[in-house]
Amino acid sequence: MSGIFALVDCNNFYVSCERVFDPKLVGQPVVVLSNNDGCVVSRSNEAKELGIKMGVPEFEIHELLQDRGVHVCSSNYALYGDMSRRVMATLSDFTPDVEIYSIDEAFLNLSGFGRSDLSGYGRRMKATVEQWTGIPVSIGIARTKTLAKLAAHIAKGSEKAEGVLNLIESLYQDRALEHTEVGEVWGVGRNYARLLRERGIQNALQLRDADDFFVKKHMGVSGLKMVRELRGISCYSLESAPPPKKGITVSRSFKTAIETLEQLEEAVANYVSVAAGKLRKERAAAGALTLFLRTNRFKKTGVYANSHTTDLPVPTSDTSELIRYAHEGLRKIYREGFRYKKAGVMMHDLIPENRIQSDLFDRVDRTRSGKLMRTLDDINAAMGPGTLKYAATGVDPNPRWKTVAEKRSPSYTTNWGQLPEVS
DNA sequence: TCTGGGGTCCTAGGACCC
DNA sequence: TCTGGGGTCCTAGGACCC
Repeated sequence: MSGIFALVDCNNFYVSCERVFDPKLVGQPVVVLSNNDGCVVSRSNEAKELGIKMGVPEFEIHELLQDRGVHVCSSNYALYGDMSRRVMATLSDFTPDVEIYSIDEAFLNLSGFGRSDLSGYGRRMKATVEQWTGIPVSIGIARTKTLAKLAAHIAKGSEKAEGVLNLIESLYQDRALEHTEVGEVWGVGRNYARLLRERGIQNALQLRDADDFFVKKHMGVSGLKMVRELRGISCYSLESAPPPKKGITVSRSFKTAIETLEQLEEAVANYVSVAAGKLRKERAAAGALTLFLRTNRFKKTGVYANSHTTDLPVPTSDTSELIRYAHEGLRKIYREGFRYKKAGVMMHDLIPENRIQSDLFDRVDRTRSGKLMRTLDDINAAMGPGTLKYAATGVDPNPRWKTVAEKRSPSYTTNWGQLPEVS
């Protein structure tokens, strides 16, 4: 008995979240920008029709945005995270077998539902999610994850599908593959798409029927799995419990370059605080820490990029200890006279916190530090992030390194002080 | 002038060992 | 002049994803 997968994909997710709380945006061209209002990361259909591409820098289309009256939002990740939880919770009411694949996508295992009326079931899910959360979704149903992805992609673009496409036992399956450009297939990025087109493989049907030896040679075992999935042979199962993280990174670009060690130290202390909090949420400790910084990656002159990795004597998730190591690393690679545009910190060699083994010469009181971190996390969870923080993270409410979001929507769902007012 | 952030997996090649 | 053959581990880089 082979499985049945559904992929539920939120349409234009960030834009759709903004529209839930500002219905004036419905039917209008809308874009959401990345940190520092840098690049387009989400577009409404109307914005796509204006030719606005994913990932373009805002400054390149500034005039177009103004001339065409495009509504521009800074990104509001607290809002999107909260909306995502609501969508996922709604899906969980339909089946317990949910894999949260990303902030705006989930795979569902529908194997237990027979084959009777999967499309109808999909349409009910779609209607319920929209009714309960306000977020429009597209749903693809198929024998493998890769085919479900492909089906959802077609469902999104087709009027006739009305947002749900079931490819199981579908006479339409070959035509669906034929009408899907090879670059749209899950696992085919820019480089593979170019290579495949050069070899005359233009669409998903041709890729499905490609020679195994050729695929293995140029795209490795993942390529082979992908092709088998297109053939209806499932190679990827549903992962309902997320596997433990292997690394945690926190990094930011600065809107305007910063030059002094002091400012970098402050920025880095903030990134470490966030990363350490994520570590503790994972119930993990880091065995190594990498600090990195760089100048503007789009400039040819005044270039400097470097990183420094510290192997920690004892794995830890203690904020102040990690800040110390990060600052040591920073001082080792900092060079005066450069205009820094980005810095960040990576935690790796993660282990579960209950498997920490302290060494003979460890001078840190780990029981005490663990208690302190729990207290800090509890207070910040109750009173809001940043209520309690380390002096090294700075006191200036608007430091040079802080990300800019000129057009941020209020935190409607997560901040009591910013609930929408009824007038 | 202005260009995001955070992940995973696979592979090739070098170091090292017996 | 001749100069083994595997195996494992690690790392860097490339590909992909959202």
